Amino acid sequence: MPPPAQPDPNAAAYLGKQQQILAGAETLFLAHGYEGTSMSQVARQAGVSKGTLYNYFDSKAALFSALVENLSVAKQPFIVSILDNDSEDCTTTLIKLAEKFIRVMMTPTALMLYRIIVAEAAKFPQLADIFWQQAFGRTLGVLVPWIEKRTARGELNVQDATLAAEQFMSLAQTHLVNRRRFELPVTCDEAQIARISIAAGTAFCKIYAPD
Amino acid sequence: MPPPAQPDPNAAAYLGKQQQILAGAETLFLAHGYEGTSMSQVARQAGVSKGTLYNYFDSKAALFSALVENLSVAKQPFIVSILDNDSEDCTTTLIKLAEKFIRVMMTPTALMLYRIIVAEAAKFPQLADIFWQQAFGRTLGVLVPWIEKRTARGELNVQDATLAAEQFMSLAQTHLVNRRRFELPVTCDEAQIARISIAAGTAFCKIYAPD
Amino acid sequence: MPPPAQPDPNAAAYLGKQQQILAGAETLFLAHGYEGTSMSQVARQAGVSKGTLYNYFDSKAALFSALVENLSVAKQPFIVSILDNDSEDCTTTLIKLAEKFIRVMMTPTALMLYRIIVAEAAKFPQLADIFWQQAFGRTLGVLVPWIEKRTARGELNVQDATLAAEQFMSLAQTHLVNRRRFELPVTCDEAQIARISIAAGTAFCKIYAPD
Amino acid sequence: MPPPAQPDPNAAAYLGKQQQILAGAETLFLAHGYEGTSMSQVARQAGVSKGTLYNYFDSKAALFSALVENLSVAKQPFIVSILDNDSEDCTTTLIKLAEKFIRVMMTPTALMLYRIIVAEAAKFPQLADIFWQQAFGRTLGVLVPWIEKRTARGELNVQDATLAAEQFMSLAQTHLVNRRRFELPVTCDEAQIARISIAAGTAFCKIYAPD
DNA sequence: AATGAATGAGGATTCATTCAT
DNA sequence: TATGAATGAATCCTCATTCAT
Repeated sequence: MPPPAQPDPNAAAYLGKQQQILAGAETLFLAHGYEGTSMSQVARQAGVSKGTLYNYFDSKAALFSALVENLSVAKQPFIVSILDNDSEDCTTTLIKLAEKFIRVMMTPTALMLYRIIVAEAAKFPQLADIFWQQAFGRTLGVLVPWIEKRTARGELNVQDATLAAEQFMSLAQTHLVNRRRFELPVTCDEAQIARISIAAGTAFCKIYAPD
Repeated sequence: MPPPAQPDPNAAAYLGKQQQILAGAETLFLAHGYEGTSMSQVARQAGVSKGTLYNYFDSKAALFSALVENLSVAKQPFIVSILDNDSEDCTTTLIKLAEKFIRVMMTPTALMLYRIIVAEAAKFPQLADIFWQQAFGRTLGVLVPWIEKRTARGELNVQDATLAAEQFMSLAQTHLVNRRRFELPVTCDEAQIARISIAAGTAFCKIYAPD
Repeated sequence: MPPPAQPDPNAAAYLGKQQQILAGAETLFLAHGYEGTSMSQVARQAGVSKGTLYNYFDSKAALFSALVENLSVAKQPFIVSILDNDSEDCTTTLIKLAEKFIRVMMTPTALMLYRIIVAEAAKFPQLADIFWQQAFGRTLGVLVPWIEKRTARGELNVQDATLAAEQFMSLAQTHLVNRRRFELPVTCDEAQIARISIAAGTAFCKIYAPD
Repeated sequence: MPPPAQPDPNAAAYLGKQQQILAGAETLFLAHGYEGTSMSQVARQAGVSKGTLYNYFDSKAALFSALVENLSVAKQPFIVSILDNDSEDCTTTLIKLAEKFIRVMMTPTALMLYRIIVAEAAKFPQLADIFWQQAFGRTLGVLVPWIEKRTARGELNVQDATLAAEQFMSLAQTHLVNRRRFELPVTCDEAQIARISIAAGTAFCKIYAPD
């Protein structure tokens, strides 16, 4: 008697359907949150049966976790390149970085992920971890070395680069990002983004200006 | 003709039971969120029948709204007094303010309210408004005039006091508050609070130092 | 020790409040039916407390019964007079009677009573009896003797006056009344009423014309 | 790409269960009316779970509507054949028709449908329509042409065949049908049915006898 | 006599999950 | 492997009735 079917008779098809389900789940979870989305809806949106859903994901919680990992890892755009220009002055670079950071955080996907994950943080602790790593940790990962480099070059005077980097990200969330998370009405045009970005970049450079 | 019956022959008892229900609701909503809490659980926790619940609150949403208003308005401690000391230098005052602000935001109640309201912002827009007003708006309301006064006295150099005040609150949320909202592990002792407070207070004063 | 309070310390007030309750109940039961009306609504509409309701009526069923008796007995307009004119020819009198009968049956009150009582006939058998007596029995009570009189005068040739009277009422319900009970759309102007009335009156006289 | 899954891999089983549910619903709705029947009771009576009920019917109203359509369309026996005998004289044919009509209308199903639909006419206008069509419209549909044919043959003298047909049906409901709808006690044996039928048939022929 | 807060069983409906086909 | 019908507990909410005040 042959052994039971190999784990993935045709891995491509298997992963394809998995992606198909995740795509359906994304639409719905981002639109209606975790509790507001039913597995039936996901099945319909993904064009598969409810039974198939459970062949690919053990439970609603597992599907949601997989989705969040997927979104966090795959969809977060890269910020790195902005910090690569070594000849640009600190203020200019940080203003550009703040602007990029704000734009990413104001993305509907990022806002909804933030809301859902904060809401379900107690229920899905590892998700909070993943999201944090991808959303903030990645930026920190490039910003901290950059700060250290500029400090070494005498352009900044930073003792605790990690704390400084976190302060910068806090400043960048001022007004726009913080309020949008609550769906509070806020005028959010180019001028506003520029205003907050400039305020964050110049503020940071003043805080950590060399004597 | 006699006047119609008083609306509440024994208002004390009525309000008492209302508080009793709100107390039960607080426990559960803060622990399990809006969707995660059922009216049956609230009834049991509050020691009343389900019918009584609906005599006092028209619906689950109404009960939740009342609870959030209650918590937002009643429980948020006052911060005002810190800013009253006119002879203290800016940095010292702002460090004290940051410390107080952090402590309030780290309160279990404040953290859970933040999570739940961010999660349900789309469903209860007016609650997001109320919470924001009470949690941040109130602080802004005293901080902005204080900044203007210190600017007038030449101790600060602030053009846009509101933006500056929002930046200060952003700085105060650095690391501790931001991470705790995701239930991320973070060492949160007196030393840490002091460190973040000092960083926020001194940063602000450097940003807005008179020339 | 004195005996307990007399049954009606001030009968006028007692009956007044009873009428007040019945008035409120009428509005609601006619508008929403038996199951669709709650005692709370009745209390509110009548301007009394729920407790008072139960002081005057033992139960919802008892209140409904009292209301139907009240409406059936009190509100059904009198038809008698039309049949008093002995010098008028049969056809003319019956056309007038049919017209009056149709108008009464098309009354919102009569239509709703019909619907509700037919609906609840199994639950409230005595109500069906009362309503029938008042709505149809009363008309029968004057129509049968009239038919007998006209037969005696040789103007009609009726063997079974009761059957004949019931046939006349059936004819009068043709089209308009029968359809309105189902809320079916039907043009119901003066011309239509006249048309059905004339058809019923002339038909009857043809059926029972003396040889 | 394979065609999508068939809508009902085993339609027989699907329709079978639907019928099973409708059968249970019929028992209960006819016995207790719309408001008096709960979905739990229907589920128990039909031997399925409450969830299954909602897999087959979107709501209680939808189930009720489906049931009424089902009963109206499927169960109403055909009357047509009686009118096919062209050599029979009018009176005899109409007496037979009246008898058949009375028997159908006195069916427990027809009586209960009448009661429930009259009761819920405002809530389910389209049901009233369907029931009326099936119960009365169908008879009208064959009776009107028959009357016109007999008029053409000189056996009747009818101007408005539709009005005449409706009058005939009204006459046939005299006494027995009208009273049974109110569950009023009425002796309803063969003799009674014959008596009313004969009265209706002969009456009609007298009304519309050719000069 | 009048109030209206309290009750708790019962209403319709949803949903994550299972399993026979 | 894929299906989708079946489940039944849990959801929010309503209501006739009672009873302490």
